[in-house]
Amino acid sequence: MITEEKSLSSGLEDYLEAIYIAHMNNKALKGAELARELNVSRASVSEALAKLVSKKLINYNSYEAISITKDGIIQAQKIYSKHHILENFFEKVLKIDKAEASENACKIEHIISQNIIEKIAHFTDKYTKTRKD
Amino acid sequence: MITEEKSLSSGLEDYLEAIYIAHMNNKALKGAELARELNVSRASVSEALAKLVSKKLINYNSYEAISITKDGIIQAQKIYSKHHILENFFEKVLKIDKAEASENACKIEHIISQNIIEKIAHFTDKYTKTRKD
DNA sequence: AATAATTGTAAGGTGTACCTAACAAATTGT
DNA sequence: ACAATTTGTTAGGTACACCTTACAATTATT
Repeated sequence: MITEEKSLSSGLEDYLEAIYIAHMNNKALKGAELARELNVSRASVSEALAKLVSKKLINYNSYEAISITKDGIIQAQKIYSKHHILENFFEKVLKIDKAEASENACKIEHIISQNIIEKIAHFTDKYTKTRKD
Repeated sequence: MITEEKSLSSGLEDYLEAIYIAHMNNKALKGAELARELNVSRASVSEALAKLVSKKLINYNSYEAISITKDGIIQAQKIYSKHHILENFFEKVLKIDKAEASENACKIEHIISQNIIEKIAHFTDKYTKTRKD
């Protein structure tokens, strides 16, 4: 096997995404804080982090800040970019308010195909360049 | 309580949608056939049908064709219309092939908000009327 | 009608993702 | 430094949505 394909559940993708965002913001993130952000128990975070560690997407030792690996960043970027593209399309093209756009993007980002996402990105791009409203 | 709010899981929505489609096509549908269509076991169908019956969305007696109730039709139409709107948008606006459009619509239909769906429907409508390609 | 094929259900099991409660370990405040 | 707070893990549970196996009931075939 050349590349280990590690497809994540929606749930694990959410954890990874939050870790990635903290990483991008240079914000030290501990499990308890992650639990608060995602509205789950510390126990659930504990389990989820163990899975992400076993998939080598994060590094983590109790009581330290969670860190994301290179592989983790690659995975997270895919998800996060989908999120952005969807949110953008909802806001800019469909004129949906930020809250609803984000909320829907959060769910759809986990299941939409790469191909469609690329088309949406392209479409939004063209659309916002054509129109000024 | 005036209206019983019955929000279904993605899975139950899939069962109901398949039953609705059979109903629309005047096709008698039995559990075993539904299992084949949805690629699940007869046992899983049996459980799912029991849940839909308890929610009064279908009527069902062993060895008979499954029938959908008025409430079931209302629920199913909402899902099915979301499916159509998404599929249409993917095909007509984004030029995605039917298979991928349908596949993605099948997943997204369960989680996207009514508001966004309406905007997409309106957008696709305007878009296909403006352009001839 | 008897046999074969189909359809359905029940029981028991898996995996996932949550939870609470209790406890342990580390960090922080005074 | 030591008490209080925060953080983390473990154990045991729930709920869901699947599954297989085995058996029961119905329907179709000959």
